Amino acid sequence: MIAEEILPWYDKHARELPWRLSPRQKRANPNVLYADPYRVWLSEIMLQQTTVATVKGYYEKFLASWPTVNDLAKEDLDNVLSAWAGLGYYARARNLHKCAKVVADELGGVFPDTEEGLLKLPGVGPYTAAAIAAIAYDRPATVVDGNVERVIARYYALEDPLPGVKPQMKECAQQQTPYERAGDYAQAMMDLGATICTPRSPGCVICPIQTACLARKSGIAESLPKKAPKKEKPTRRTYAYLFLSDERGALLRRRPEKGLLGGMTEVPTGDWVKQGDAVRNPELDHLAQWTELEGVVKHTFTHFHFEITVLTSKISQNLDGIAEAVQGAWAHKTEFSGLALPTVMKKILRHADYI
DNA sequence: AATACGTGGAC
DNA sequence: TGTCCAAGTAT
Repeated sequence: MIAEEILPWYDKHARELPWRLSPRQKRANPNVLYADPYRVWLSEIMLQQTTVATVKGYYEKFLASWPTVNDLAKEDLDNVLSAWAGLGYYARARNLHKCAKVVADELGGVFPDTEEGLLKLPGVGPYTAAAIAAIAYDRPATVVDGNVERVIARYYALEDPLPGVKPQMKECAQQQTPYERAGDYAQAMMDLGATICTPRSPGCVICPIQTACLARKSGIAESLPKKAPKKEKPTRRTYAYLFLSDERGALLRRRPEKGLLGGMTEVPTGDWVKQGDAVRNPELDHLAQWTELEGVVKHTFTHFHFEITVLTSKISQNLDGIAEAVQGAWAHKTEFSGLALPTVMKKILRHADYI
């Protein structure tokens, strides 16, 4: 069994993380057995497809701004999106806020303490439900994230490729899940995957579960888990129209509620063409006199490359009429920190030397 | 089942 | 520079 080897290792080597009650802390505070479910939930949502290093700062900021789920539930969505700006996968922030409202308004501010109950919450899928159940409530839930998949694939030498092999991985992981210390075990597995059983150059020689690891025995650890080949990313192109006023700043607007960068703030752009050169937008063109900046802003999203040619125009008249025409609002650069500006939009503003 | 959905760091 | 990858979820 993995647990017998990995729990003693975790007791010695657990990383100190802002959202984690370390084994040492647990011993020091025997009355506080498990972590605050709100903090576990907040950290787990942030950690979805996002590195620990990136999450730390955001987590501290959120916890300072909204110490409880009730505080978060009362906040305006736009302020949550602003605090989330730069972290990516913005549906997480929209679901985070929606979930906080559900917990505050319908569940008395208390998170469900079962996988089944947690799974019903917006933004909480199989991984996160299991993680909260295990870490916050010490329930013997089987936590399977990318780390656990890698550890299990190697431990059992599962050579079939992802994602097809996932059910088999889940089954193997389930076999290993202990009834005692399930929260520590889950975190130990993830720590092991993050620090020793890494994608490249795994540290098999110092691994606490090396003895029974079949992939290590066969010398194929680094090649597992196998993955289906990736598809090539297409390149989309557009023009960004940066209206600038000496008095009132830049003209920005809110993106549609759903989809890419949903609800976030943007510089107005033309269509994002899926093939060929960017196309000018006649309706935006005729609102001002445009200067095309040198170079192109490049940004890569999950499933496409993006190239933006930036146009700027100095506006001194009819500021409100233009704002109305683009369904936007003027914002001083001093106010940008309070806006929900995603990284790609900051790149555009930076390219125009405006931030 | 397959695709949409961000970003920054490592190599 | 390009590719891979990170504590996945929703549809």
